[in-house]
Amino acid sequence: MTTLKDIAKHANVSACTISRYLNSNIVVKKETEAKIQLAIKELGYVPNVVAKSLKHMETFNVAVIVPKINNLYYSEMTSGISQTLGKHHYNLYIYEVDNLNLSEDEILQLMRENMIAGIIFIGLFSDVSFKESIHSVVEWNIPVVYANRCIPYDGFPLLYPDLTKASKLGVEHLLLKGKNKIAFVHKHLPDHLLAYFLDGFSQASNGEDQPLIMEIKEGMDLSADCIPILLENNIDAVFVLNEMLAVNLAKALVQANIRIFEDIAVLSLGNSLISEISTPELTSIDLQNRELGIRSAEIILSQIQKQEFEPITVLEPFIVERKSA
Amino acid sequence: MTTLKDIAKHANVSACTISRYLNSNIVVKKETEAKIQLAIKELGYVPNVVAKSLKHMETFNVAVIVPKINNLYYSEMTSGISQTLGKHHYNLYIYEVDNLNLSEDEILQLMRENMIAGIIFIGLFSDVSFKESIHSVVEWNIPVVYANRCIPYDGFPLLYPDLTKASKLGVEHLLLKGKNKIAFVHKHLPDHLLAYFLDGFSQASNGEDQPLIMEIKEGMDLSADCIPILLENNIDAVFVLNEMLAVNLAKALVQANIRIFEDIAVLSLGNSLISEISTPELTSIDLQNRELGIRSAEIILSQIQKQEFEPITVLEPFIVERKSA
DNA sequence: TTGTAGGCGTTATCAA
DNA sequence: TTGATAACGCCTACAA
Repeated sequence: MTTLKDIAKHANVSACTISRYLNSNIVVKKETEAKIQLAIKELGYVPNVVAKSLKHMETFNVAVIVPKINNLYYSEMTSGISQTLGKHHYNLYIYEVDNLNLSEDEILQLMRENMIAGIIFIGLFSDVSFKESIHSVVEWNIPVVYANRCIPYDGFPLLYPDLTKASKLGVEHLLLKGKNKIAFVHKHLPDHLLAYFLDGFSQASNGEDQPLIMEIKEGMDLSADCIPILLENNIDAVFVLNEMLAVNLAKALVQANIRIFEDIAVLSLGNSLISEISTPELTSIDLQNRELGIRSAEIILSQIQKQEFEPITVLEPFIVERKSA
Repeated sequence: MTTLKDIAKHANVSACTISRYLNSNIVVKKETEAKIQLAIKELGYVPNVVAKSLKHMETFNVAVIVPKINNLYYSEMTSGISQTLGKHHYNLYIYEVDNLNLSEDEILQLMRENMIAGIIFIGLFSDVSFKESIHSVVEWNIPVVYANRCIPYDGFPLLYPDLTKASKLGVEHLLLKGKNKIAFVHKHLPDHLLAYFLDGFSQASNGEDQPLIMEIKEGMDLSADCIPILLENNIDAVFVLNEMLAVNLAKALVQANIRIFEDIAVLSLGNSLISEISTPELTSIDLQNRELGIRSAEIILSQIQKQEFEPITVLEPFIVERKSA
């Protein structure tokens, strides 16, 4: 391995001259420059970022803490983060919580040990992990961003899609299509989040009606346990608050010989490849996952570079009309 | 920030005693131990991995170089890598090539600058990037693994699925279902890879017949340009060598009122969520992406730890029978 | 069982 | 314009 000292000796200049030449715009003599460049080329010098990090007491590493990466929902955000970090020459660490079997505290310790420049927590809306220890991170002055949490502002920047708007958009669309008996179908959605959707519903329907709320619990079968209830209640549109669930429900409806759209419209919250692949193609509310990632990275960078940043970023969802609603 | 020196002073012991206590199993006096532990707790000491890395001239960071992460094909592998690295307390860097706009050389320079412990290249089968500079990595003695390349062995460990076997499995399955006029449909698959599939075909069919080879080129429309050819040739089964293409072709067939399975069976190479979601659910050849990731990580770790490792790992595909074939 | 001193590769400070 | 020196936090001979 070639060090600064090596090329210094080889070029007959001091190490610090070379360091200055490489890292600042302080001018050196033409002659010196030539000698240095020659030495770098001949010995194949590559600077050592680890030594720099130690000297400067900072790294260019940002960590993303994510439940799992093999999920389009998260990988789309992560890709957005990667894109932005890459542009600014930051490196991206990935820590998959579901995979790692590390406690909250252990992960945070890891962050400190490695002098992580900033941490982006990506979570499910309903996820409440990293709620306690997060404050100790703030104490350590490690920049932190919470992506995809609809929790009350708590001292660190948050980014999330506007769920009320998403709901309003969706319900308006369904009403426009002549659907009046709407059911919200969800899975483990806590009440405080459900409230956003109900709010959106009443905004769209002028508070005239109430949707049917249907929670799919562990072990429930869509065909046997869910569809009959939809029929009993004369539901003509389901707004499914989870894309995968929407796909499965659409499948179950088709199997039960219920015409999607004509009999029951299906609207998906979340718009990835799988909505497009599903048959019929699902009309979906796009929550802008990639954009969420991009913005999260921008905010973590602003924090790292001690610049101003928005404490709360709310992304505007939009609707993508396909066949199912 | 609390350093070793700080707690040394606070505990009235030397820094090196503490270092030994923390990092080796050399025993210290009970009394000293107590003093040290107290100091660590009181001052909230966290070791500095960057300093360690500089001292030892090695990191615990492994980099995955991947075309894009927001793709189930790659993210499944990456998740497998993450799982294995996590178990061994290695960190995972992700570099998305499609996103980064970095040349091959620049990425490799980045690896050296950051003292990366090992590099896993994940690629498309057909990808030939990182073919030239890779040799300079080997010169630098950075452990390297190539995942998912079917190229002749070239001095660094390779992992890939057995494509011939995949093809044989698939064709055997189709023959068993009474399908005799088989077409291979692919997209940009180079000849040397196509050869594996043809080999598998002749193994399965005892060389009696030849499949129709159909390449989907940029801008081609499946319904207009592809299906008519299938019909003209009385094709009764398509083996699609790309999962996404399989999904789209299945869709186009349904739209053309061709019964999938009865009229034309569709078999997908690659088995992710999207085969399952597709209607009808696609029978698929699973290439074991997660396992590929796990094994890749194991091999990179073996290399890093100077242990023995397999130069070539070939994974056995298996078939997942669903509705389409 | 514990402490001292030097160095990993880089850079900031100060002096020349 | 350049060079000597010390320091970032940690670890390892070597000495005590």
